[in-house]
Amino acid sequence: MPGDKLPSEALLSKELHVSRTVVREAFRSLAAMRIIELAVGRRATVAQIDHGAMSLMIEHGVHTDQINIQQIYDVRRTIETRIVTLAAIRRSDAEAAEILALAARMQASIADPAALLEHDLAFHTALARASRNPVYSLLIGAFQGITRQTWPIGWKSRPTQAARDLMVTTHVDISRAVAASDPQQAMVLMSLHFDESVRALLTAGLS
Amino acid sequence: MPGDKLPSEALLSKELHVSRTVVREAFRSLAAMRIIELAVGRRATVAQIDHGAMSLMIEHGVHTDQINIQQIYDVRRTIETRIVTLAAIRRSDAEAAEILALAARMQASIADPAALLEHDLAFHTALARASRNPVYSLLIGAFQGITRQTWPIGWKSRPTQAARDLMVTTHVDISRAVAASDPQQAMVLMSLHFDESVRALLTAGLS
DNA sequence: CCCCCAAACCTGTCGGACAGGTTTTGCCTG
DNA sequence: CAGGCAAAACCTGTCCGACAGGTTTGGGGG
Repeated sequence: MPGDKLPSEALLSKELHVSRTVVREAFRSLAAMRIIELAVGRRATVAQIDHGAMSLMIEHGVHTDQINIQQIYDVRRTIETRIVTLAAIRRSDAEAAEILALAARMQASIADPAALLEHDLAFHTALARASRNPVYSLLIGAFQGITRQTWPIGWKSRPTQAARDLMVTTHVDISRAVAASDPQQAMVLMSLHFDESVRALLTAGLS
Repeated sequence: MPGDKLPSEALLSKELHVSRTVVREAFRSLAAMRIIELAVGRRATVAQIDHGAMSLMIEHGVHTDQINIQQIYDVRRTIETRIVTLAAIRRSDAEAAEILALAARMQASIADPAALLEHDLAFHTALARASRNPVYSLLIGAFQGITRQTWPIGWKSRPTQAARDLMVTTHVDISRAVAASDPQQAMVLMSLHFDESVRALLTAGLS
């Protein structure tokens, strides 16, 4: 279970009849995938699932032209429409409040792209959490790294105030639908949001 | 780009003023995430995206009770309904033939669970490939490891010949809808397949 | 011009060493 | 007996040197 300790490097190397070097490299490999956690002086422990490694893998795919942004958005659209449906059904009252608050913060920081981006990411992360399926949280997290890099492109391709308002208002509407426990409405709004986002990215000329 | 060579360990350790040990462990970490590829005598190379690492992460999540099978199936259902829609639209004739053939093989090996499982996995992998979105292939691959472990449970909970026939027939029907370029029909059938699969797993008492 | 072989290069593994950091132990005090 | 404290034991991170194979390269001979 997460938190459980693994045998020390010295012990493992003796039991398996290999050098500590080999054990260390094996531990490193597991740590890279966030299956275990390493710390100085302390024994290795079983780790909680984390999107860090997955995020790097996705970024690698994009940076080496094996994946393009359109494809990422198609996947995000697919899972986020499901996430918002589940969130509208399963969200606790605290989660509803958090999601409403994050949408409000987006609206408040519409003039500050950097802050807006972070609130946007936090909004979608909160929705994923409210879906009560950790796999969705994991996947949303995995796409966060690359989203952070490409989001400004989409924002710049919404040059008019109206387009920018629409983007933020849609998030507010989604949050209200989730708070109102209206999965159908929430899903439709999320679809619209992604339709619009993909259009914006296409306008920006992203392959 | 994939295939490009990285500097040798010795060179990097000299340039970065660290020991070769440190460079090696860094390389190991990247290799664990399949970002680079290591081989004896050869220099490290940039790797192609691969689901191996992601598969291990998912399995870790399941084995440590951080993710359950229902949640995996909800995600698979969500992305596979999208995959089959895209596949029906984008599949090449060769891909259509392959998908039809794999469904036929499933039907032929209905009495051999081990073979049936492998053909089932190959079927869904082929569909993902036909969707022309490598991220879907990546995710389907990531779930393959855990599916291989839980598939027999679902199969055993379909004790009647009729239930087993239905499962295989649905795959055949899906392959025909994809071959006929009927995304709507393919999507509905895939939904039915997952409805039925989740029901089977619930019957088996999977949390 | 092509082929083959030796040299140079490179990775995988080993052993030993030591600087810090953490956990355990055992003693001492109240 | 309980609690706290300091030393000892333990552990990881990093370094160095060495060597067994595997791979690449370059030169010489045909």
